Amino acid sequence: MNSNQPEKYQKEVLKIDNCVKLNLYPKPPFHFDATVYKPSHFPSSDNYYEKGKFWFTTYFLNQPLGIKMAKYGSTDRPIVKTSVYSQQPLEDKDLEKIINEIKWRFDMDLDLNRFYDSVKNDLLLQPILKRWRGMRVKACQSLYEFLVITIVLQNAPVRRSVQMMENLFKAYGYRVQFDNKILSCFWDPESLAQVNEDEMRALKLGYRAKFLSRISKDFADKKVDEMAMRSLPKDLLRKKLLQLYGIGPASVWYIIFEIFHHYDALETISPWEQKIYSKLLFDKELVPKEEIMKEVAQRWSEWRMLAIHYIFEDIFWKRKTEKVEWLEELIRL
DNA sequence: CATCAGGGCCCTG
DNA sequence: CAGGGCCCTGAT
Repeated sequence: MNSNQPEKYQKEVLKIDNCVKLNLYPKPPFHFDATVYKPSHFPSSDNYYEKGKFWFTTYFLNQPLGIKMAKYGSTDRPIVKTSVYSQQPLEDKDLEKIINEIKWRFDMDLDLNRFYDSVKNDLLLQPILKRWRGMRVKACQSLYEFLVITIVLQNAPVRRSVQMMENLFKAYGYRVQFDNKILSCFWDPESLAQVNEDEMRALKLGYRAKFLSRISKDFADKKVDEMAMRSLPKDLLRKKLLQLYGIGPASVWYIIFEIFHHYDALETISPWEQKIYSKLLFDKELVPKEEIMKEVAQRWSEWRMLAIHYIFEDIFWKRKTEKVEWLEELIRL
């Protein structure tokens, strides 16, 4: 593999032409668009969405992969036409791992009816659930890739996070072409572990360079086992994630929810989120964090974060088609 | 021109 | 457990 390392981004575009096509059958109901695309997330060149279609890349099994997913069938009889692109032909066992990984990352096996049953009398949620019935949490990135994202999010306005992310892709990522799309793809942790911090700082990452460096080293040294972490109970998982240098209380809950699918993962509310929740849940300017926490725990218990996810994405979808004045003021671009 | 907060975290006392 | 320092940017 190493002798055959693909060329990096700045040198040339890497064509990954080997393609395997197959159908995936998520547990219904499955809302394709609202699952694959999250309007609240900042845009990033490793994925591309258009109605009914989604392209993304990920560094998985020691290689850059390109995945295309297309909606087929309906919410109640969902079929996802999936194409897996790689540089070399995939062995059966690797293909199987990739398929299982895609199912996991888009949470295709979750039985949403358990959630819907438990909130069927909730008046606030009902119209939202109706609009987005079948939506799941998704992460098209691996744990390592998502850690990078949470780090560039820290203490920065959205615009700057985007800039940092794209600078990283340019310097260290791949540029891959598949299905007539050219997208960025994350690097492997080993390669970033060897980059010195000052070089990274030149990409305007500031003090975050140190975080990325330390975390990449941990992954290069196989100190983090994402697969094993998937079966850990939430408190143990939290403890392990907090041991990562640069990952603190604000980042950890995003990771536990989006990467590890704990649907009750809500322990920290940042000031800008507090304002949004206050408006959406209470129709007030500012409600104390403890009060918000208490209310959602009471109301949605083990589904509280998934419920909030529905409410949150709903307003960001709305923002795409009409102006939501109060929201614009809260999300600093 | 300077100052400052921003979608946090680490480290120190 | 509180508070200073940290990278960079654009707003004031």
